[in-house]
Amino acid sequence: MSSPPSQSAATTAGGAAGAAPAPASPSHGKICFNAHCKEQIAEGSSPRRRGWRLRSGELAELCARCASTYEQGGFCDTFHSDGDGWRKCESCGKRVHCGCIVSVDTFMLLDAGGVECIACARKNFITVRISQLNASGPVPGQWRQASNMWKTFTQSDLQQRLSYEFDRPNGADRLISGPRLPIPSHSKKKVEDLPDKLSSHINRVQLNGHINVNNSFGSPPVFSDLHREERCVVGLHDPSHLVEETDTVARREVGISNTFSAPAGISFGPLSNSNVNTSIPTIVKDETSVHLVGLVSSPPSDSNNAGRISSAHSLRQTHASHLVKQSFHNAHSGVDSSGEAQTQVRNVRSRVEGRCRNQLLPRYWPRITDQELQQISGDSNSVVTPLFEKMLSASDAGRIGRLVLPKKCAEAYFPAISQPEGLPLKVQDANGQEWVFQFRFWPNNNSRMYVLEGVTPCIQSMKLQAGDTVTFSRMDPEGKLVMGFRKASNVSNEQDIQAIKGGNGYPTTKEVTHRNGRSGEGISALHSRTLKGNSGSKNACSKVDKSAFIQNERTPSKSYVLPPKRKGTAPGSKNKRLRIENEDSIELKLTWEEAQELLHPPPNHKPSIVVIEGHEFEEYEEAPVLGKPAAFATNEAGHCSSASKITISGNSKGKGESDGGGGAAAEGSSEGLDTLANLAILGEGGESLPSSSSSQQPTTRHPRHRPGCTCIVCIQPPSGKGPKHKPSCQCNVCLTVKRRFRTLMLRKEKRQQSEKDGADNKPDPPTAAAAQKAPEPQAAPPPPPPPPPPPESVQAHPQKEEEEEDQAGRRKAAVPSPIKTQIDLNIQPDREEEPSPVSDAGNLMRLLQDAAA
DNA sequence: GATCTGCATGTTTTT
DNA sequence: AAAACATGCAGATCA
Repeated sequence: MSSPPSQSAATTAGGAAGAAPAPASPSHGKICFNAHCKEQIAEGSSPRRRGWRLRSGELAELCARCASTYEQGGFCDTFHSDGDGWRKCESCGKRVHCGCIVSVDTFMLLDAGGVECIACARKNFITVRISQLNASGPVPGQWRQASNMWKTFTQSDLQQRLSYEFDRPNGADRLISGPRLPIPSHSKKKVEDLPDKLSSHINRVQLNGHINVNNSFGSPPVFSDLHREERCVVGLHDPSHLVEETDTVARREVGISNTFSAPAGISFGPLSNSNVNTSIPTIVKDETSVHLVGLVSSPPSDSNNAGRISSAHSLRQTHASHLVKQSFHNAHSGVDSSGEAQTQVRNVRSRVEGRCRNQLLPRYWPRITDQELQQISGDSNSVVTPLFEKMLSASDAGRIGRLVLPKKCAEAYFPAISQPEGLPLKVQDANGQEWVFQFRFWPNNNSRMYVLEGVTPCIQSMKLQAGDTVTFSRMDPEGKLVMGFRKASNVSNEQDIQAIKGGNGYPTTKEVTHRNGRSGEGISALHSRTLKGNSGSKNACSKVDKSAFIQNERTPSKSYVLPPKRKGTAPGSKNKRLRIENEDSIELKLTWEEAQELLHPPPNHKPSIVVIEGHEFEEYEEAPVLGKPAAFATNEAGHCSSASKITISGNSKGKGESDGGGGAAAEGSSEGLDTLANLAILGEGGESLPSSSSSQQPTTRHPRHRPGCTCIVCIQPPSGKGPKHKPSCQCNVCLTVKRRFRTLMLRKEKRQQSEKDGADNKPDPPTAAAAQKAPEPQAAPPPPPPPPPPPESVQAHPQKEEEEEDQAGRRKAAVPSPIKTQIDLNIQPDREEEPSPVSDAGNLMRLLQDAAA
């Protein structure tokens, strides 16, 4: 961060008049700051007469005469009467100057066009708003509205929203603005591209776009404070947002129809209601009520009222002015000094970006609700300012206990750290509990990666998981950092409610559900739409839908939803790794469906049928038995039976009694689920699972096989491992394989013979034949070498097993089932290494020959 | 062997 | 192309 230059920024009061200000430093005050005056101010003259706040944060120092004029509200009348920017108040007809920093808070842009003097504006709007608030208190809808509008506002207006952590001398109006908000990238345009005049006017509009709502602190701030503050930052805001492109986007989102049609620098189009109402959602509590705190423009002539209204933007401005002590002489001079303006803006930026206090990505914009704010602020008189939020990634929510902080957010809102070790950061959670995290960074690609370490306990206490959102707020005046959270499901509910209430442009849940046909997706689509609106991204829907669906799978709540994020930033969309996981989950979900057929009621229990979303599910009072129906059989050998089943219950002890699988069924639930997952994978891809040769644990490769099992599968080494069997090998495996091949070939011969007999002239359709034979290769002979084992336990009762296989094969042929074709408990783990059918036949023949020999 | 720590890497988003 | 960020990974440390 560069150190502030000694030369103060000086903001001109001659914006409309086009006169360059006196370059005198107000702090030294040798010359009246009024460009039209330039009267010498005697050193040490007391009391000092001050005017508006400059962007440097200092106050314009005026000579007595100008100061008096200024304080009486006649500054523009006196000095800018010939300048541009004069309009008439739509209500009282009073002449209002709209074109300079001095008059910046004396008027309000109207929704319908035109302007109102601040007195009328306050009368007509603010008081109504206040009365509404006071009458009803902050209801969620109101707050949300404010939030939404605020969002809109930021999208259209605020680039250089700077922090404003300045102290009011007496705390009279310790009102805070919202966070320093960035504009979405899509809305950005190089500041340098803008004419300075437009810039200043746009900024003017921005300033007036903020309307206060209320401030509960009785003691009004000294007018001059507010007044000067509101002048100090004009021109800091990146005006580019209001350039067509930006504005169009932002307005489109919220249905704003007004446009800035005014000639650059002079007059202004109406500001939308949304904009006008937009305020940073800040909550202020007093003894009796909670108030929204927004912004205000306080006219010089209305200091009392001004005192009752806070000015978020002024706060920001002040902060900015603290940060920026560059020279702003010409920023609003109206002089076409674009180059200088550029420099100024750049200076602002460079200084500000020293801590990256701007340009947060939209996905980090806090979307905190009033309830959350209330919860955070509790009963205190504190003012809670949402800073940013972040959706927890898998690694954030994981056990590693490191929460990756968005760089800009970290740099903007957390203490500056120069050492990677960082510093401990005390954070209070929504319950008032305090945590100490280590705020630090890692060097990363010539940059930094900020993390909050030690968050696991906090995350766990909040029961957060990936996809949930943590919010960071600041509680003033203590300056305490507050960490809130939002479960993903909550968001949807609230937003849906709001959407249903209407008026914010969001689709209702119903609509979305209808559109997507699935509630979970629908809600996510809601977000995706929001995101789309934000980013203009195209594919948000599908991606987010998917992840949301997955979340839905995970979460009991049907309304699981992802917080609004840009396209691809939701878990499962932004991150490919996560996405892959989620896609896996989807696959698992599918296999769960398929696995329905693998679930069987425990013996002596009848399942009850539950209908969920039109789908029938069997509900078991006891843990169901997992197994493939076709594979059920009695195990007479006492081991490794095809009838082995897996119970899902961890408590179940061989609930699948009849299988005789012994301890097989006594697997823990996790094992059962693992097995199910493995089955799913097998079923999906027909791939073999990674082999596990551990004899201590039941292998997942052969779920049906148990430790000690000596079946042909279990004694077979993992694919590619172990010695090859010679053709003359007389081991059990080889003998079994040969015997089975013999049987199979005989059966095949027999079948062919019968077919010949039955349909002599009919050529055998290859497909039909293949279909008929389809089951057999699966259960039958793998190709050598080494002869892959037949999956069944053929050692003890080979003949019987073969018959069972045969029957099973016929069943498969008769009842095509994805499960039966995809998930085969008898699947051969190394089947993927099977040679092609052609070579298969050759191998078969060779085997047969071997066997015959 | 589990966990912690610091960094590296790959992917996605932004400029 | 650069920046941001999620997460993998290897070495260190601990139980």
